[in-house]
Amino acid sequence: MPGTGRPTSRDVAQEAGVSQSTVSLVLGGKWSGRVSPATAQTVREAAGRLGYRPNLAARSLRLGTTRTVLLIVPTLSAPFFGDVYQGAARVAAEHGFGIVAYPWPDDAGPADSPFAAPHEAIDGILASSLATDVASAFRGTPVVMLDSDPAGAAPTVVFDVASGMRAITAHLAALGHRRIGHVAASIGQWTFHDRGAALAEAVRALPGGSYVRSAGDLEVGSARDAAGRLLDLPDPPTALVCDDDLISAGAYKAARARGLEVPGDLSVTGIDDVQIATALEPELTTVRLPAEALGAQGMTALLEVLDGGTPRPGPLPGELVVRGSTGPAPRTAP
Amino acid sequence: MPGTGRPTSRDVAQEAGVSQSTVSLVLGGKWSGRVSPATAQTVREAAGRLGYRPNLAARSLRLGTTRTVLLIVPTLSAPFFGDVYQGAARVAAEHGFGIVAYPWPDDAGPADSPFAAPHEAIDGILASSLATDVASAFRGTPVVMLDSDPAGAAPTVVFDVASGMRAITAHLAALGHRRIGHVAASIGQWTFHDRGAALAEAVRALPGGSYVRSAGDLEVGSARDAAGRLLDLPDPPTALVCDDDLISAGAYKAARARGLEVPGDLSVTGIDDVQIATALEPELTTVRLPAEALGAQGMTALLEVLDGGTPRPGPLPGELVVRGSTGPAPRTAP
DNA sequence: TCTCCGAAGTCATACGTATTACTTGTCCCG
DNA sequence: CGGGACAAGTAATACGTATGACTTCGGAGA
Repeated sequence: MPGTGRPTSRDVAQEAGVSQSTVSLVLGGKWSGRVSPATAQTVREAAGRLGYRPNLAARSLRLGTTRTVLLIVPTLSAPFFGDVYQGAARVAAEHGFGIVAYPWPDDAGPADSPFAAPHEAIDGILASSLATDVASAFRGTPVVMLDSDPAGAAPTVVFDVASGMRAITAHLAALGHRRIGHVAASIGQWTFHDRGAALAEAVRALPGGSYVRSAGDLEVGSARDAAGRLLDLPDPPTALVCDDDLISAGAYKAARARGLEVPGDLSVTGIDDVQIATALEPELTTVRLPAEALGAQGMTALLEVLDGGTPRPGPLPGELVVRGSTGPAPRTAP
Repeated sequence: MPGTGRPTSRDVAQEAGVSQSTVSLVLGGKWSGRVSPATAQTVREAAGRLGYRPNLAARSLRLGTTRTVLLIVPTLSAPFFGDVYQGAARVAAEHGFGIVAYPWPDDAGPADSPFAAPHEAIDGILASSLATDVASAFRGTPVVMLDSDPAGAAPTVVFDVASGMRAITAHLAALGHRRIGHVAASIGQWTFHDRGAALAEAVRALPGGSYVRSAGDLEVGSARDAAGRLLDLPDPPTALVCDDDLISAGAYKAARARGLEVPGDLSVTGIDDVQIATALEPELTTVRLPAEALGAQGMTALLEVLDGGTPRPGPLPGELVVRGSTGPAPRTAP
């Protein structure tokens, strides 16, 4: 049903007593030399009076561009991605771009029917943590990956998790910990795989350091069980490094269920530094991943791609935040 | 820059040896009577060969519709809204609609420039928890409000928080609690105001019931201080009802800082039942708000509005989830 | 044999915008 | 006083799609 009664640029033109082209010239901003200030003022007033807003579909059709970027996230249910969005949106706004978020769970892709999904009216994609499918499903659309395997074809912004893991290891080592357990996320994402590899390497580089590992889902109950398996070992670790703040919550539970105090009997660390880190008791020692910067860097890179460039963004360092969940290693094994 | 090389329906037509109209007729689905099965097959094959995807801008311009709905949420950093999204998306998909999420923080609106924000290419809006501004900023676009003041002009889907508060009160009363503290969110949103009013009424209806209240921001530290003010009263409450699960985390901290055990010395409840509720120790007794249903009902209502109707959705009841944070009231005041 | 009808397509057009090519009028300078 | 440069604005057009109006053609009924 075309013509919903919304005013068009032609209506504005009529109201202002000029031609449609003039309205477009005025409201377009550029072309300042081609229309007199007086006329421009008249047009702007007419537009305001009518409450004119340009039809985006028409503009997109004409320009072949939407100035909109799609941010694909695995879920909207994780606080982390709010910051990613903020960072991307900030940079985007500086360049007249907008961002819409699209949660893409692991299953169905949009490439099923010959008809497009509504989120295809975009110029580019920022894809967080979905390794390969995105690029192929949106073939032809520029993509920048966030915190994903940098070996892929698309430009990728990654966290320097390795340095974060080294920082955690150094912190724990300074407290006297040598036997360190890793509670991993069993998701097959690059970023988690990388965390595990970096931690194992850092711990083994430690004099007398030993590394044990157990994996669970990214969910409190499963994380509790995974942590419990480490604590039930004959020679249990004195510190648990968790792949994610939420996993740490599970580690706390496993510890308390066995009568262990955190951090007196067991030190625990997380990664991310989201809200839950300060909601826990004791508050969590963790590595703060700069999610806002991830979004911002990603958007910057995407703008570069849209300009025809091939950016090679550097890794973003994490920052160790020491709170109450880490303490000196106990003298005797519990 | 029009013509990015993407195939158009005209290209498909040429490839298939038919006219552009025929391509449109075939791919449109309806009009089955107007084209022979053989031709339709040819067209579909050509489209597949070329990887044709319709230009959404052109379609929107032609149809005056985008089949896309904007979901406005206060933040992407709160897990609650992920479920809202899922519910809305499920119903939307059944009707060929798509949904994009747009986090709208409290400040800047999109109505600044005469030029539209990219998220205006939509047919309707689901707005969560932003009372008035949305409707005015998007004047002319159908809006359905979620969990907001039902006194507004737009159709509104609300939670029945009153019944949830009554359930909490009954639960606490059965455990012997009479003096009940309310740790409120100081945000001026309808839903929180309503929670407070409902709780106060329920508690005062209790024989011997007394209600005290303190407010803080929706943030752990502030919530801890607010809860602390109640615990430091001469005659402190034996149970704290929190406006939100996150606030409960603050209440835990305030209690432990004063040497109080949860639930031995103090019972605590939340509202929402998000992830943090089970991450806390003890796990939180709370009222589960059906966020998925909120999104689904909202989308259903919005579809009705788009059809010219004026839906009057009923309130969605919450469900009391009893976990470990509530217990019998202590005999003597701590 | 002539007419009429349905099937199978094609033609033409409009949606609202941005921009290029053109027109008109004014002023300045030789 | 003539002409050209420039300012200020207008006319025309294309972007890609969906669809109502039209065309063509083979066959069936009179």
